[in-house]
Amino acid sequence: MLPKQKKPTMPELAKLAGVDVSTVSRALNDSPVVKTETKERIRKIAEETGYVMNVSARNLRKQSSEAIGIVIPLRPESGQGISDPFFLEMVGAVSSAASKRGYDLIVHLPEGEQTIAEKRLLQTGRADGLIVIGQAGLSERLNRLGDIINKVVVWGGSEKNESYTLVGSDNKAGGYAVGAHLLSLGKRRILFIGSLALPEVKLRYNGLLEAYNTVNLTHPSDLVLELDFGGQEAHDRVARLIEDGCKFDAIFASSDVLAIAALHAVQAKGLSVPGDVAMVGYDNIGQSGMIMPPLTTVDQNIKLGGEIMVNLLLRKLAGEEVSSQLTPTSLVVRETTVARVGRARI
Amino acid sequence: MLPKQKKPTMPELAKLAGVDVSTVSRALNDSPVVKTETKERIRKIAEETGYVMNVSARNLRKQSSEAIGIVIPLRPESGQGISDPFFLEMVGAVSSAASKRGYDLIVHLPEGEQTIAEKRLLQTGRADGLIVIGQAGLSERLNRLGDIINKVVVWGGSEKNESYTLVGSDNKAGGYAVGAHLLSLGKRRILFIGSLALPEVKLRYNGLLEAYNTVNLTHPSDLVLELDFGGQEAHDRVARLIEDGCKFDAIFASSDVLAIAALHAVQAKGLSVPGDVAMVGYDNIGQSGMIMPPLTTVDQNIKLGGEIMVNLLLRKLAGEEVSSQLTPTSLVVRETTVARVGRARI
DNA sequence: TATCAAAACCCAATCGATTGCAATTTTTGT
DNA sequence: ACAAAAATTGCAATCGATTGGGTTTTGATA
Repeated sequence: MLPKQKKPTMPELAKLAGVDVSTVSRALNDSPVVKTETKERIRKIAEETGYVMNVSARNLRKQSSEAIGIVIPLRPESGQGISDPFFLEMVGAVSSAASKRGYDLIVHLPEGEQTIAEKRLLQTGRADGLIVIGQAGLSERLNRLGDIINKVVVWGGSEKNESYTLVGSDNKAGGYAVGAHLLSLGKRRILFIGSLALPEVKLRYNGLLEAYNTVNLTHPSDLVLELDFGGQEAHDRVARLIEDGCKFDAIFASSDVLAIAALHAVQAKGLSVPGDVAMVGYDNIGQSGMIMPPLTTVDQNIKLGGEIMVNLLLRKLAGEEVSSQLTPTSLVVRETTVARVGRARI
Repeated sequence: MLPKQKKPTMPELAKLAGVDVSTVSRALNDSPVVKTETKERIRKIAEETGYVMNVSARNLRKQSSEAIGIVIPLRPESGQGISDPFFLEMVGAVSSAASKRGYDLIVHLPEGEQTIAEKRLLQTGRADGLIVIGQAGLSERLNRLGDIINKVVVWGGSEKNESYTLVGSDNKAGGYAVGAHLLSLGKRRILFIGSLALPEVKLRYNGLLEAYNTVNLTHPSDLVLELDFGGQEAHDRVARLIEDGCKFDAIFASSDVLAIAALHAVQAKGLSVPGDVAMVGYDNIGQSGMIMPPLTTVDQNIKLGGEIMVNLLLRKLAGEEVSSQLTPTSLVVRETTVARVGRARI
């Protein structure tokens, strides 16, 4: 590390290069009106002096921040806690997609019920746009974003006709694939676990119902276990169901975290998996392949999803008109095969 | 959402209030030199017009950004993948601690081997300081941070005498607690799983050794399973160990993710847990309580850790002299009791 | 060599807030 | 009631970069 007294600024580079700061600015921004050799001379000086541009100054002048915010509105009351690996993977995917385009990522994990204070991120000019992960109980609020609607992209499941730009995996196709898979294995009483209040989950459930329909069966309506508090609750309530004599030959959990919790409840009750009860999750988190037995699950292709969201957001910010988009999901059947399913537009 | 034409600026507020912008600025910053009623009048106007300050402008002038960066240098080659819930919990803890003090959090997940390009976050003025999570293979690099060393706080395990400010849970005490617990259960052949190249892990291992010493025993040197590739590898190698006839009556994994992987390998081999093999993890991630049997583990109190790191960082930024700090860990013995262990300074 | 367009560069205003210092008003002391 | 001290507020420079428009150079043409 060289001594490096202080960070040089553009005026200083200008002095060194014997040109005006405007020329330095244009040179560093590769403007075509600067002579090539001048550019190179200036760049070399910038290089040597270790010049780095002050982003606050640029942002102030250009009225933009080259940063996007990511908001993860975890419902504290919901069990979909922060420990669900799904979220970090999503942050990772978005972060990498953003930095690939030279954007920084500002994370915001709202606490409590705050209004969508995330809007501040935009209004203060800290972020140019916002990515919201999951509609978790605020889909109505999202529909009232008002003037910032064209700076926001949401990850989630499509409801009727949301007014905001939505990106999500094809939850219905995913649910259908799971249902078809289980039905083809001869399973008939599939217990669905999840919070139907969440659009993503509701769609997965609908996919399951459709799978039943396709083979002229109907899903037993008593086999839905609505949850609000995540893993621990899933574990306990599945155990209670079994104690109460509820019979099912498969479980379709709306997340791997729930599936793993349910899995252990089932095993604890002396039932075998997948013999007595087949088990399918959703998300394909790292651990789903490491547990015993390995979990069949649905991969949402988060990496791609993050990429698309950033893409769409930047295009929106550029004034382009964009439409919501679905990403493909794939059923990951452990130990056997992988089937790819639907892709479509919403 | 009101029509809200455009965002008002300070000069506009000044005009409305009939004062100079300097007065507005002071009023909004609660300067004591502004008369109270003037302050209130200005604030009311700001409120009504929905004024929000442009941070770029403030940052430019004040030469600060009110934001800190968090860097999570995952070693791609290491299995400690991004899916480890530990990291998100850490991001959450830091994010909440930061926002409590009005700071934003910029996440940076470096890809590949990049130099510590995160320095750019500082040099460009985007972030005032940096929090680095885990030394993952770059502890030497961290020791050469140079001029930015007083803007960085690292989470990890203490080596000999690192030059940077370090915050971490008391890994040695954690390891000791685990060892003491297992030994008190009569276990003697404890298999340690983890990558000793990571200071945190090394310290946990040392704690285990110390526990053995305390009861005048020594840890069988063949019972160390060094890993580089995380869960899947842990699963496979534990299985292989068993096949190869390696005998052990307990496993101490350096993370819950590894423990869960090992757990299933053990169970798959027909061994009972904790009857044949006791199993202890580290981190107390959400799932550790939901698996079967529930995992005894060590809680690092990440929430507190995040809080302390932000605290220390801000104090460093304020020019204060701070020293590294350990946070307490607690052994979480599932189904039984919870024992709190050590706290100290490094 | 004079003329003119194109190329390259410089000037100066601007983005929105902060802050030392000067100017003004209010309060206090006598 | 008047000067001095204290409390408020205004002026203007400043942070570091961008950019429209004007000026100087270059070089080609006649």
